[in-house]
Order: sequence, then C-alpha cells, then structure tokens
Amino acid sequence: MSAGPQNAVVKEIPPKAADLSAWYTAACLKAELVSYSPVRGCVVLRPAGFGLWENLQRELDARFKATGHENAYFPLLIPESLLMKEAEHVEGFAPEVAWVTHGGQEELTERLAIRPTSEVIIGTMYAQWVQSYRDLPILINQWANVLRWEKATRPFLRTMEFLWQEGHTAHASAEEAREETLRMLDVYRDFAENVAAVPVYAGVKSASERFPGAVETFAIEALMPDGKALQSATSHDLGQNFARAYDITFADVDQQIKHAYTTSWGMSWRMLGAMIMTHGDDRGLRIPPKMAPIEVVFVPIVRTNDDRAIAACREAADTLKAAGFRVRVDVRDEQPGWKYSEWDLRGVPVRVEIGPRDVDAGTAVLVRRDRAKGDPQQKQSVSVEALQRVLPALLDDIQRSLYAQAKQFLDERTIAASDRVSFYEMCKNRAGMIDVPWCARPECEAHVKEETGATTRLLRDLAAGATACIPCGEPAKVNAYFAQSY
RNA sequence: CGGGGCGUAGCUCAGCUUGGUAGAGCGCUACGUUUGGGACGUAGAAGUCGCUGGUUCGAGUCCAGUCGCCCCGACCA
Repeated sequence: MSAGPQNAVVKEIPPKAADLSAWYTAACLKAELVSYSPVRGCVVLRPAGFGLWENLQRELDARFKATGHENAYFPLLIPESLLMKEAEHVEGFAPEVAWVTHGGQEELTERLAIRPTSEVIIGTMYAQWVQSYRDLPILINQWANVLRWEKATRPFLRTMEFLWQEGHTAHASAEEAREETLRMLDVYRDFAENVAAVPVYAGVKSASERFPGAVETFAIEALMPDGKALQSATSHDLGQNFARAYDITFADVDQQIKHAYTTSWGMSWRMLGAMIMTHGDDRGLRIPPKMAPIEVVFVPIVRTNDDRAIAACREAADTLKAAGFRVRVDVRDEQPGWKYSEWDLRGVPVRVEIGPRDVDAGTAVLVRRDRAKGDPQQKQSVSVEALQRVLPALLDDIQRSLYAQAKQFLDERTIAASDRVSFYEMCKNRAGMIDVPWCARPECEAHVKEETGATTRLLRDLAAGATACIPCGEPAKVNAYFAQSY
C-alpha cells in the first residue's frame, strides 16, 4: 500500500484534494468498510460496508416493489452452450468470464461460466415460462453476486466479484419495454439523488458505450471530485435481440407468434464508491443520513467518580431507538476526543455528546458531521427531551446539504466548450462534464478518446441553434457530455 | 495487459548502496492516574523480513523466478 502524506487532521488518511485515489482507498479501509482478502481483486465487505449495502438494498428494493417487480434467484453457473447464443453479448463479455472446468477430480464435458451477468440464464428460463401475451410482462429482479475477470481493481469501483441487483423484464411490445427501461432509469436517478445524495445526469449512451447485445443503453452518471465521471447504474432496452437468441416467444392477441421485448437494469456496490468519493472530506467519510447504518452515535463523557453520562446516553438512545432511529452508544474505554475522530472517520451524520454538565442541565450537545470543525453551526446544545423532535429535521438538513454541495460541484463543472481546441484541453484536464454539440460518429468519439482519454458519457437532444460538432466540425446531431471516466 | 513504485511487528516506516543473526513511532495486553476534539505513567507481548530457489561459512541486505498491493495508461458496473 502506498504511504501517502501524513495529515494533522486525521492521521489515518491523506488529504482528499491532494490525491483522491489514495484518500479513497485509505478511507474505505480505515473506516472498515472493506478489507482486502487473500483472493486477488476480491474484497471482504465488513459490517460497516455491508450496512451501507443493506440500506441501498432496502431503499432500492422498495422502489422495485412499488413499480411492480418481484425478487427471484437464478443460478451462478451458466453452461457454455447457453452463453454462446447471443453473439454480441458473448464477444463483449468473453475476456472477463471465469470458467469452471472440473467437478472434483473429473473434467466437465461442458465448461460452466460463472455469471458475469444473467441475461443468458434468465432469458433461457423466460423462454420456458412465456407462451402467451397473457404471461407478459414478466417483471423480476435478483440480488446477486457476479464475477468479472478484471485486471485492475479498487474497492467498490471495480472488484472481480461484486454485489448488485439485476432486473430482467419481458414485454409484449417495444413501447412497453422502452417505457420500463426509462422507468427504472428514473428509479436509479431518484435513488442516487434522494438517498445517496449523489447528483447525476440520466440519459442515453453512445453506440460504443452500449451494453453488448442491447438496442439502447441508458445510464446515470455522477461526477467525482477529480473531474472523472462514474457510471453508477445502467438500464438496457434489449429489444428482441435476447428473445431471438434465447427463443422467448409468445402468441399475441392477433394470434401471431412473436418474440418478446426484454430489458435489463442494474446497480452495483459501485454506487457506494460514488457516494463515498462524492461526500468524504479530510476527516473521512460523510455518509448521507438515509444511507447511514448508524444515524446518531452517543459519546458519554465520563469523569472519575462520575459515570452518570453513560446512563443518560443509554436512556436517550433507547428512547430514540424505540422511535425508529438507528443509534449506537459508544461506551468503549477511550478518550472522548478519540471517539469523535473515529466516528468522524466512519461518517456517522450526527454525534450526541453528554457529559457531567449536560447531565446536571438535562441537555446534550448535537454535532453534525457535514459541517467543518469550528463552524459555529457544527454544534448545538439541546435538552435531552427535545432530541426526538429535533433530530428528524437535523438529519434531513444534513441529507439536503450534502446533496446541495455535490450538486453545486456538478453544476460548476458542467461546462460548454465552444471550440475544438478548448474542448480537447478540457477533456485532457478533466475539467468536468464537457457539454458539446456532437456528430454522433464513432470515429469522432474514438479520436477524442485517443487524444484525451475522454469519451461520451451521455447524449441528449441537440441544443437549440447548434449546427456543428465541436470535436470534429461535421454536422451535429445530438448534444453529448464528454468526460474521462472510472 | 504495458510503464512506474512497493512488500520488514496490527499500522506507518527505518535498516539493503558496503552480507555478520531484528529496530523506531503509533497500536496491542495488565495495572494505576485520566476523560468536553485522537491523554499519561509503569510493566509486558509481538516479526520463519511476501513466497520459492540460487550465490555464500553466513542473506532482510546480492541474483533469478513468482505472488500480491499501489499509481499511471489500455479494457469494462
């Protein structure tokens, strides 16, 4: 592991602005979200990290259910012959598929792929389940792990094995499938912005960025502090491509046998990486309250011959717990200051300090993680009875303020380039989301990528009055956000 | 997979140039004093120097190979 410079504020992690990569890795490890494991490219998700994942699951799952989906589970292993059926799909994933070749000592007659994604196995099952238009739509999601043989890995952002959810739906018409694709894209946008407090752009991908086998790929894209974009979820309109390859057919109302239209959509634990990088500061993580496994941590201040604060914290915490707050009381035998720093590092949104003076006065000190040390609004004293009343608004305010800070950054770093030279410069310098009229030609995108490392992140309708592609000068067809990406 | 860097105590690292049998700070354990933004004292435990092989009387140090991690590129949630 690289050393990284020491820092007066937090000794465990380097300053965020100096080296985002070093900060990020240290933050994930020191906040005990993940540990590296003996398996190359695979991390252990520790309780603090799994708590984030559980909250993501809870929030997303509720949205899936609300839009009519059900959960199911499909096998990890995919027979090679099945995988080979969709040509583009196979080609796209071939380099990152891991194979099971032996069962015990015996070599298998057919290799089994460890799923890099589940279109194949799910499509195969849908083919069996669908006979009639009355069987449609099928709206299924699965929470699962997948494996992709990656060369360079980083916690959450890219690991060989990762957790995600993948929704797979089948519909009777192209329109309905497209509607579903966009609906789920909006669910992701809503989750990213309103739960993870990560502002994103949502839109369609260029041809070169399309999912292998999809007709159209949509995505949400966030902008990290170093100016690189991070694709945080995708939603694919698969048209009839997979239905043809896996023979998902149905008799329609008009008595014609037709291929179904399918979609797939996924968000992985990469979203957690986006959230961590977006909100963290030099003291460590800043977890948005809606995602925080612990919303409020109590730190009692104990003096020799006076440990009344412990009982006071426990009592207040019990009341809050009963009211539905996620709380913890830190009774470890450490200095209060040490605990403050540690809970700062772990990103708990609100800390409540209760010491002898508070016990006497019936008060508690509320400290919000989103504000800097020394900010007059970082701390406030309230009566213990008022906690339950004050906290919802405080947590909500922290949630909003984290989003607002990130939104301001995204807005400031979304920049229109007006000529070719400045466009290439901005791409190279990771200026942010570079917004330009674009010709939509793959050759043009390839050239930009070769010169600057940037690609289109999302496309949208051509801005009014725009005529020429900024990168190459050909007639413009759409507007595109260009950026380097993770 | 290319280019660069790094693997020595739980963590951060020194020691390697010039081979001679293992070090520091922090952390950890026990006891005591402390406790409102990373406390202090006393005593103690802790490393087959990533792994394998080679050179040598002798290897953390030299040589070869290998595994892993980090950074920068190329490829992808």
